Amino acid sequence: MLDIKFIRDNKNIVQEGAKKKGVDVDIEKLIMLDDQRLKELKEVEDLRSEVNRVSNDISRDQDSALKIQLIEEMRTVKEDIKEKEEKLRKTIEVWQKIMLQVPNVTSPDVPEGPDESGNVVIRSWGEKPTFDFTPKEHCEIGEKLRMIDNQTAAEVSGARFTYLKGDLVLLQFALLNFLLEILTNTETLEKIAKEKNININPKPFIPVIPPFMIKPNIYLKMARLEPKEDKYHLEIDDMYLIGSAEHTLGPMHMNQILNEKEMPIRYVGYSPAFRKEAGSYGKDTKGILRMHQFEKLEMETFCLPENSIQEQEFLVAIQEYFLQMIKLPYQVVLICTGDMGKPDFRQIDINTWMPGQNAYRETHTADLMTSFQSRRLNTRVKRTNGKIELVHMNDATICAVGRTLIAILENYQQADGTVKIPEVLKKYMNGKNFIK
RNA sequence: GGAGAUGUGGCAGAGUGGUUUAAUGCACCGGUUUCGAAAACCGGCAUACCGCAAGGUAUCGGAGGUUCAAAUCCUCCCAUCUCCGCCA
Repeated sequence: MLDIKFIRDNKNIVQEGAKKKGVDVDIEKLIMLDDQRLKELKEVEDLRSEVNRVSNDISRDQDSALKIQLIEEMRTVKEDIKEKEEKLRKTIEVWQKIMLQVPNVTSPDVPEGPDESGNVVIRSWGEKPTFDFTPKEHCEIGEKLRMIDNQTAAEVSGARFTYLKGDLVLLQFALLNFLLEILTNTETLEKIAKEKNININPKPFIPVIPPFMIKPNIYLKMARLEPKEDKYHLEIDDMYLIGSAEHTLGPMHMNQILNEKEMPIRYVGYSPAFRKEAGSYGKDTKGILRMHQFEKLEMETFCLPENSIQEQEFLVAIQEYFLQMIKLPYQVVLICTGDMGKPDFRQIDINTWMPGQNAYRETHTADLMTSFQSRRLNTRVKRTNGKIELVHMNDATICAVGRTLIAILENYQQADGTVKIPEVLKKYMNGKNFIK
């Protein structure tokens, strides 16, 4: 949610920004509604003020006849208040609905575009591997190795579920161990920042296993409840299954005032992500690219407003460091206005090369939300000068495990159907060289 | 799931219907003093919204209600603690 004052002061920027993101919202109408809200608020407050003042008089007054008269008068004023409050409540209801629709403004360097066709590749890394045979898709490799079983999962749970087995499971935990080591090591993080020339406090990440379910009102504050069609909802308990660890990591400091000295605060959360994938029927049906349930390691950070851009650069640098360490070719993509999320100020994705698909596919995303989420979550920081302001929040994938496994399977596949294990992961897999 | 207790500013902790505009202490900020610091003393110090300002409104876990007036009384909900039950 944006600040209504900011919207009032920058109505053209906000209106333009919404249009660029393809969000249909009438800012002029919102401001007119806000005028009405303020007018009605003033009326209610003036009446309340009168009641407060007279009530004070009543308590001091010794004359009981006058007392009775004043009490009688206040009774009618109270009815007036009730009526005006109801009017105000209705106005606020409409006002809030529109407020929730207003998207975050975007960083000046974000390209303008209608959809993913407007995204811009800002850099690439790594050589695509060459094969002296036709590279297979991950599902074929996985099925042959008896490590990916969608067939049985379909019977047990339906389409877009899988049984992951054997060395692929070990590989999953190898990735997690490898990454947790990086993210909790100050020296490694300092090195990553230095290499990319990012001036930032290399404070380590705190590992978290967050709740996998969330209440609707908290989901709303995270600006992630919509689209509801993509969420699993437990009706009886009115709870949602999270679509990302971000959803329950973000509210960890809800209604708190943090201290400037403890900033930045960085978490790395491990959780499954549950997605209905509504609207993607028939898309990516093979293998484990698009699942109803997949595990993910997610970075969520809280920082001072003036540091949030560098913080996002830092998170992307960590993502790149990871892909370089396991030697997977990738592209860094600046997401355009039409393809980015409503809460985003800037979104950077990383697409990793997948030879079996003959394409770069999305494996990472880094979202800078500025204060869009913290305003509703009420997560603030007390500056050393005593001032209190909203924190900025960043969220970024460090490893969507399923898709990373795909990339490893397809990039490291051998002619005989076995898969080489990336050098840095061997020590987490009993020193093995191959998956077979 | 059952029983009991508790929930007040950054923290601790008074406050059971009307001078409470939420006492007091700690922490924090500014000042006096000092070569400098500590101590002492003086002052400041919750948040949001409205207002050019003076000032006003709201907030004592949350949502409703009673009353001219609610931190205080009533209802429901939530969280924490203790005990019991169930359970990995």
